Amino acid sequence: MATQQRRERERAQRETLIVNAAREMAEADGWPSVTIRKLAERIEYSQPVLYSHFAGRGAIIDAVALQGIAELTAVFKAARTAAEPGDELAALAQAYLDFATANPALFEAIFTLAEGLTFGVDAPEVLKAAFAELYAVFAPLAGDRDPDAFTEVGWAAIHGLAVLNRGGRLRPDLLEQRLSILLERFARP
Amino acid sequence: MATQQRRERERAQRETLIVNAAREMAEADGWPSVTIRKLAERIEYSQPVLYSHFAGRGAIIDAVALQGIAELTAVFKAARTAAEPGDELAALAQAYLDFATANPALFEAIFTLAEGLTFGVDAPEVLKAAFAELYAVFAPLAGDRDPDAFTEVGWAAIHGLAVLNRGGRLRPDLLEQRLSILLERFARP
DNA sequence: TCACAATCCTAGCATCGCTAGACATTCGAG
DNA sequence: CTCGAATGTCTAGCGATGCTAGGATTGTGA
Repeated sequence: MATQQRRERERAQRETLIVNAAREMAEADGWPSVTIRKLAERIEYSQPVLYSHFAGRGAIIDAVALQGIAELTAVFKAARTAAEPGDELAALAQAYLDFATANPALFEAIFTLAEGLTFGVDAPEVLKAAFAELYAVFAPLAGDRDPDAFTEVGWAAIHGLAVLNRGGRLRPDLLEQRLSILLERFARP
Repeated sequence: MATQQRRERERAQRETLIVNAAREMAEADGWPSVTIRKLAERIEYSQPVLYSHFAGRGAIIDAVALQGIAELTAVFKAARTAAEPGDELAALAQAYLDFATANPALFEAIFTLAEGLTFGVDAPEVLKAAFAELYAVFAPLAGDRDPDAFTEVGWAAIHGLAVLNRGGRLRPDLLEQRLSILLERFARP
């Protein structure tokens, strides 16, 4: 019947409703205040409904993280394609750091809270696409080194800056100098 | 009275007992399973005793983190002084990554769980000492760049590798190549 | 119309961090 | 030596958490 399809469509709608609500609540008041009860009240359903969509609170965070990774990938691509030739790395790094400061809760979900995401060979397509964007920027700069390893190191450098900066571990007045040093280290062979 | 001093000594002993127990439990079963109740049972006191030493669970984690930073500093110093001249960076990076994999819970406490630690100008002495160790390795390599900023970038690169590796985000078979690329990027002028 | 299936909610369990107030112990002044 | 006061510790409990069992309600298809 067509009713079946409508049901599935409504279910999918409600699922994104949950994910969006969780993300907004986290961005507003932090992840600890994203509780099942408040989330249920927000979407105007009872708590067990959430468990018919997700295995638990952790799975909801994972879903938010996955959505965030997709957005991050889009941001990467936009930065890379909009950059002047030779400035791709600068654009990528800037986009990465901006994303981290603009969406702290989302960033946290992706890199420290998500625990149900699998990596490696059988990772979801979204993850591979995100790394592919990094690869597109770093691989041309790798020279005779392994492009994958080179990408990972470059990624780690940017990510480290983002993480330490988010934790208040770095001097705010050196922000620009850090970025220029980073670029200078990885931009040329 | 001398009783007073004995009391303080016993209190200090019990405080380190708490911190050590928390750390061991976290390293054994992860931080979520370090609950006030289990911690109290472990040290054979009731729960309110813990609150006479620490403001709450978060403060206990902070104490563990602070102790971990002190250890990390010692590891840095040992690696640096034991290294052949010119190999200080390699020794530091190796020590950093080893520390992260050997003490995952401690590492987590330091860099993602601790929230009561203050940084910047009025940071505890332990934190400054830790950064000073990094500075001792990176500053000589800074050339004409700001040595502080250079140190922060180098630290971020190593830290990023540690964090992403801990989250299973990096290819295990590229571990050595990543390290050599990192060194090559920061070791020479 | 009616039996059945899918959907949803109420109510509750175990556990968490944390705290008030009672109890016990030790101290110091008279 | 005595006895109130101060200190230290514990029992019991509060509010809130993630999660789930079982009943009520709705909608479906014969």
